[in-house]
Amino acid sequence: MTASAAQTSSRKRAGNGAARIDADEIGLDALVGHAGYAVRRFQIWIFQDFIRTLGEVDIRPTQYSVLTVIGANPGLSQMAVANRLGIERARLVHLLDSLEQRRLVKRIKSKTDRRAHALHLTAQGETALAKFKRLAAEHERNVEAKIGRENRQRLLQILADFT
Amino acid sequence: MTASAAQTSSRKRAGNGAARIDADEIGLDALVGHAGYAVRRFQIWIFQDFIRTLGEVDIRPTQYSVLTVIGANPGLSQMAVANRLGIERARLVHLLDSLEQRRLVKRIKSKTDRRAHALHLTAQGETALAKFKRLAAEHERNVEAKIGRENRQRLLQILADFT
DNA sequence: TATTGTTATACTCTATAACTATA
DNA sequence: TATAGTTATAGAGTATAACAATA
Repeated sequence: MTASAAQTSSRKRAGNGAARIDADEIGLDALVGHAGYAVRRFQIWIFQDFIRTLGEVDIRPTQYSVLTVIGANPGLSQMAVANRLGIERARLVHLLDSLEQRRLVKRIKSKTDRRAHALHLTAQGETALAKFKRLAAEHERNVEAKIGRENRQRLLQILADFT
Repeated sequence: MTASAAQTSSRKRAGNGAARIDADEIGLDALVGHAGYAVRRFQIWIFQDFIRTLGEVDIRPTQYSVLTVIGANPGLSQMAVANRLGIERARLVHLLDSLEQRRLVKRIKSKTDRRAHALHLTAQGETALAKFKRLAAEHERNVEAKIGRENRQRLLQILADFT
C-alpha cells in the first residue's frame, strides 16, 4: 500500500454503468504503490520488443540466454546451465532438443561423468550467436530509447543482485 | 552489446568437461548488459514473494490486480478491466469465473448495453480485499527490504510510464 | 543413496480464432 | 459491420513426480 492511498477514489458511476471509459481514466488504486506491477508491465514490454527484434532469426529470450551461457562457458552440464539461469532441468531438455535440431548446440557425452552431457555450440552456432548478439544489442538500444540512458543504467545497478 | 563485452571470458575447461561448477563461477557474458534479463529475474522473485505472502488467502498477483481495479472503479466492463491491466479478455473470463465462485466479485447485467457486464465487488469481496491489501503491503515491505528503500522508490519512478 | 538427464502430467499464461447476442 | 462476452485451441512457461543410468 505504501504511500499511495490517496488515489483510492472509488468513483461511482451512474447506476450499474459498465460505461465506456478511457483506459487512462481508470485508477489503479493500490497497484501504483507496488513495484511488482510496474516491473511486470515493463518486463512484458521488454520481452515483446526482444521477440520482435530477434524475430527474423526466431530466437526468444530464454533461448538467447541459454546460447549465450553455453557460448561463454563451453562444456557445462545441463544441470549447471539450468541452475545458473533458473530454468527447470526438465524444461531445459526441450529447449536443448530444439536448439540441437537447429544445429546450434551439441550434447557431447562427458568422459568424467557418464550421466552428464557437456554442452557446446556448433561452429554454426558460434556464427549464429554473433548475429543474435548484434540484434540483441539493437533491442537493448530500444530499451534505452524507451526509458532513457541514465534510467537504464540505474536499473541495471539496482537489480545487479538478481543476475 | 552495451559496455559489458569485457566478461566474454569463454574459459575453456579440461576436455569436454561438464565438470561440477559453482553457479557463481559461470559467466553470464552478454546477459549482464541486458536490462531484460535482470528485470525478468527480479520479477520472478517478486511474484514468488507475493504468492508466498498472500498464500494464506490464495490470491495471486493477477487476481489481486483485478480485484483492486474493480474495487476502485465499480461498474467497469470486462473489456475496460482487460484493457487497463493488459489482460486478454478471453483470459479475464476465467479469472472472473473463479473470483465469482469465491463470492468476491459479481457480474451485473448492464442496463445501458445488454452485451456488457458491470463488475462489482461483493460485500464479502470488499472485506476480503482490505485483508489482501494488508498482506500485499507486507509483501511490498519485503521488496523494500530486498533492494532498499531508495532503490525501490527510484524503480517506481523509472517505470512509472509502464503502469 | 543421491544425481543427471529424461519423460510425463498439470496448471498458468499468452495468443488466436470463432461463435452469440447484442449494438 | 463492429463490439462484449464466451468457448476453444495451441504454444510457452512453471512445478512436480517418477524412471533409468550412473555416481
